Amino acid sequence: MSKEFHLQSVLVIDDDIELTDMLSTYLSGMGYSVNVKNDGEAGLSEAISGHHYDLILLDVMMPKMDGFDVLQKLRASHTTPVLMLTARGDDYDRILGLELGADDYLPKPFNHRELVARIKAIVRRYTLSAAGGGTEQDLLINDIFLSPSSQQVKVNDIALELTTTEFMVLRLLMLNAAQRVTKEQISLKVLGKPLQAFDRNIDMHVSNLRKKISAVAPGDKIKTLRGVGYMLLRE
Amino acid sequence: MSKEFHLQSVLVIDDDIELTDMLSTYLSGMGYSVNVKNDGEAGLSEAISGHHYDLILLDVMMPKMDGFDVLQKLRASHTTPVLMLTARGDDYDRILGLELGADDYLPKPFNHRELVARIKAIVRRYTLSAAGGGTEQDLLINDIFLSPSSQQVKVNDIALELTTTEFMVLRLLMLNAAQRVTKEQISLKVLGKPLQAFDRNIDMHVSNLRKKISAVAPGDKIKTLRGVGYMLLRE
DNA sequence: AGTAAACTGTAAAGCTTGTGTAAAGGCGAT
DNA sequence: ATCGCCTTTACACAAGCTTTACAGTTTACT
Repeated sequence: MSKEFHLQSVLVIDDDIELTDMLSTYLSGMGYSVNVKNDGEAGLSEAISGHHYDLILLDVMMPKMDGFDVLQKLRASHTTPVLMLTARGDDYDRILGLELGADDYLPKPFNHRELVARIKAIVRRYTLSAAGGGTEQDLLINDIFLSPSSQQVKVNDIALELTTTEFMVLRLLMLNAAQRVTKEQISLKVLGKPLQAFDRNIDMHVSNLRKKISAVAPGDKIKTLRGVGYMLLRE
Repeated sequence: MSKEFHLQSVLVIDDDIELTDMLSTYLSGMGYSVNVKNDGEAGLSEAISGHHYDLILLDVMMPKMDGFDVLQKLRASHTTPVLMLTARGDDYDRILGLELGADDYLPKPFNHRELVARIKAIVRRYTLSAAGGGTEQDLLINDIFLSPSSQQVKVNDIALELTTTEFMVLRLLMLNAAQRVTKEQISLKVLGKPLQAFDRNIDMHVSNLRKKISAVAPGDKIKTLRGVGYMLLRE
């Protein structure tokens, strides 16, 4: 892979005709060559036997063969980057759990800006990881120990019971310890959707996080940056 | 400089004259330059061939070409943020189904507060992704250390508690150290609105800044340029 | 000079908006 | 149906932006 990786050819596999039409128009407009298949079976065979694709957009719910099956079969022989399109964040646990080899997922409904952001992220990742990204590291910051591999968090050696979302919020804050993290960023990276006008979601998750943390350790370790977001304090 | 982005130019596409008049008046009053087109066709061509717009307010139901068509055609070449205005109910399901391309939706009738909230949300989202977020450099001028990534300011190694607005004012002054910065500039870049007659806003923020800085370091580091603005001294 | 007008500094009141949190709602998984 | 958890709603509160007021200062003009 060269220094600059340019996306040229995209395969879209989704049974929603209206959606694939729009995607096709839009991505073509951006200069990509786009091919569309409207069910899993056709998609898979196109991906495998058709010409080379730089990226595959793959719907989860489809007739004949669902997205997970397609991905699994595809991965037997191909490493093509795959961006999964899921109906809402529900499937996220499954995606996380299965670790089938999707590069990212995008909950529907989504808008073009998100789509482009995800595509770019995948491309960036590919350019960076010739040698492949390592497994996610354990983090220890300010008495908080977080282990992605076991999905576990300990504060002063006391285990916390966190939900998946809380875990991801905390991890994001820890990865950016002592740096501001906007609500927008949290929403995008954790919930997979942009922050909306009267959206209190992130506030809630942070509130719950604080409650659980302060139950076992004194002092607020998460600082509020009013009008901006949050920040994990480093002492 | 010019990392900041502020909404300046808005295109409103809606066939309801009463509404567009109201919007026009209201948004102009907020300091935006507003252009109005009363049908889809005119709107699209203005959006494409007219000058650059920072945001488009787009009605769904319109003569000649409906909002969805406009959006789809627009998206072939432009990524301008779009806020769709929909008539309650009917369109809503449709929107949720094929949500691609719009940044947000606002059901009619709506009130000013909500409109502004949504516009702000879009702008914030847009500025973040455009500015890349965390790539702003740390600054060190005249004993003042300012770090955008942690939104923190230290003077002689003593941390200051600044509000976001104060932080931005200081940052602007530091970016233009030893150069004059007019109140107009500060108001526009920091508050996102033009300076008005008898507006003492900026004076207040500067005053508060001075108070906080001089509490930990002697001497006034901000010089007043009477009738013009302020300037950060460089020694 | 002397006076008026304009501008600035700052305290304090006023008001808007963001935030914390409890509680209800929703929705898929079990 | 029940559970878990994400999401939305509601409301009180606090932060901090904005306005007001007034005193002090500089500039303009006669």
